[in-house]
Amino acid sequence: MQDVARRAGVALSTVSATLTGARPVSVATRTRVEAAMDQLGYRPNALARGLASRRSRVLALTYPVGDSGLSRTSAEFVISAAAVAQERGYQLVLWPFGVDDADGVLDVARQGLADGVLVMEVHAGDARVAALRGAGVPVALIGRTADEADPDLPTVDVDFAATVADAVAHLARLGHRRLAFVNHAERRLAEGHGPTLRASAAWTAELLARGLDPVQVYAEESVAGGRAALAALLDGPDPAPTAVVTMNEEATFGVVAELAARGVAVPAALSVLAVVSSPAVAGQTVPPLTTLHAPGAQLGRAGVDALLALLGTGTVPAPVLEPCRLVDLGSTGPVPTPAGAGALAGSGTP
Amino acid sequence: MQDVARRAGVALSTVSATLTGARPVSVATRTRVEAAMDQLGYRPNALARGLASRRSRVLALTYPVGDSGLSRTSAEFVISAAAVAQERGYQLVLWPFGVDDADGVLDVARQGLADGVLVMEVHAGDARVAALRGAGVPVALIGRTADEADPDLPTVDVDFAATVADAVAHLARLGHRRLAFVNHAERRLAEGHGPTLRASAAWTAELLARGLDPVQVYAEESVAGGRAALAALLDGPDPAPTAVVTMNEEATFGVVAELAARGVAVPAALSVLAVVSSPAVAGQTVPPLTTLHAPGAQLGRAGVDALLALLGTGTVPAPVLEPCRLVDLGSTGPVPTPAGAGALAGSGTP
DNA sequence: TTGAAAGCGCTACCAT
DNA sequence: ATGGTAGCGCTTTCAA
Repeated sequence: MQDVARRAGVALSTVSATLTGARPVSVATRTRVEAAMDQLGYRPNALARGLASRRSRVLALTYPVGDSGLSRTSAEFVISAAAVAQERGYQLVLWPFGVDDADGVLDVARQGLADGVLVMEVHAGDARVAALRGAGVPVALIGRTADEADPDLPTVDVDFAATVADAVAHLARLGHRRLAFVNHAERRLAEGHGPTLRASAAWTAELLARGLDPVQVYAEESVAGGRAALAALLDGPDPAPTAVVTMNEEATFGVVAELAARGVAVPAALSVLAVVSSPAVAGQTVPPLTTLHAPGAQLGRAGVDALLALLGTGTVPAPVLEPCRLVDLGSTGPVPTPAGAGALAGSGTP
Repeated sequence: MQDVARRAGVALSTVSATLTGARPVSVATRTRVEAAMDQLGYRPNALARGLASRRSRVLALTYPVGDSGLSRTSAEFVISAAAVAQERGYQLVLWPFGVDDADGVLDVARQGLADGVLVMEVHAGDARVAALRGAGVPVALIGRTADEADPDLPTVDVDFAATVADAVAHLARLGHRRLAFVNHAERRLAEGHGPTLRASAAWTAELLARGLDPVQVYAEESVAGGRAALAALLDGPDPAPTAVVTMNEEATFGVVAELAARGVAVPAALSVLAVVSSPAVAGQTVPPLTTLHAPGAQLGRAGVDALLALLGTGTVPAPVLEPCRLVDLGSTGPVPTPAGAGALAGSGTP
């Protein structure tokens, strides 16, 4: 930078001012400085800039290190967050730590490399969040805790209520009135797993509001879990559903498998709708599944922007709730007409 | 750090020495310094340390920003690299740039935040690699180019030859002699796509060495592409294969779908083996697919270690080739006995 | 509008 | 083995 200053015939501080806009610089000097810069191929040093300004322009993303790796939606989130950070002139660093490894997160956070931290898969009473806040590290949350969102923390999450409402509306529009919901494992409820909790509540509320029976089963996160869940639905005492909504990606494959094994035609005999999922995943089954696409990318964007807003203004931006978007891959169709007695015309199966 | 020095009654430089081990420190003082440190809850500042030492302890990972996001294997790689970097006391930053955006990569690289760069999905004549090398930035490659690997660059990649050999050996052991390979799209060959090229060569060599016909088809990366490829195999002039090896994850779903549509039993009538894939993905089909699991995690580890070796010693470590590992999910079985005339006993289908 | 100088929090090298 | 000190490459006062 000294070189640039010399070449442009100005003081070091003027070059800095040209770069940061911290103070007015006449057009004439600015031009000369910029010319010198690209003649020299100058790039400011991120470390020095960060040290002097106390802003590294680095954001951190911490996520639980799982045996099973990241879900497709989480991966979309990470990639999107990195891309948006980039657009905003920031860089994103990855901090893999267990959800309960508050010490680990705190330790690296206090090294001061990152200006703020995005915390994924937040759970109720999250130790990482508490530790970071205690240390005065700016934080934004991805996925709210089961509790009401803390008003002092920026939060972005899937809008489960809207998603469930959209799913039900989509199926109701097709004439379905016997719907069933395949949720995550029941154990998740006790763990305070936000999606399980909020989707369950939204499902019940939405169905009751429509005067329908809010049938819901919990499924282990596995193919076997999905098969079992569907079997319970079809073999249970209640009348079998004409449409199934799944929010458990692993189990969804089991649902499809069980349907195939029983020879149940989709969507002719039964409609299947995968919510908070990814078409890239749900499109891999046979038949491909109509999906309410989890807004991983939008949340990545919103999360970064929320954190940057906090960093910039010092005020907590309002929570962001992103709905899923319908991607119709053909696994939902009109409710089957039981004995040709339906009032609706149209065959519905090509 | 000044505070720590005061509290321990030593000079600033001694605290630094205690931290870095750059010079001998007596046990007595070291103890006092460390006591002072955790009484004060002191953590060294990463930015200052990096600026002064010219080593940021930050590694960068650049990958192409695709419309379709990262594959499962790539995601495993990223997660693994982040974890290993962490273990080694480094942090990993994400640099999403198109494969041809050498300027973008170079620009951020020259900001000096990262000590070195891991480049994913390297292709022949990669502009990013050339730019980084030109700027003197340490680089490690994930996936070799179609050309011979540059001896001046650390490289880690899937061992396609070993993987193909393992796949063929596995099927041969089951008695199969009519094998077919579903590769990526033919267009990839012209693009210098390493996996397509090397797997193709390995397939041909391996089959010929066994005196078998190296049947190979190229498939578009889609379900439709996979269906078409399998149809070509089954309806073609040549005798139908008894086992299919797929190395195209998207197309693999199509292969399975086509098989299901035709009522071909797997593995009773046809064995399917997904190579360089992920059990997390291949396990989602019905039936689940036996997989040669792409070593994403091992490559992440190896890639980080290769880059750190280069950084540490200044010498280029030897290329690392990681084989895939067999995960038997049941989609491969003994070759079917055409007319009950086979010499082999055993039914093979439970 | 610009220049000069004082740090940011460390490491590295000089002494001692 | 330890203390002092000069930077690392910037941003930020404060003067001019």
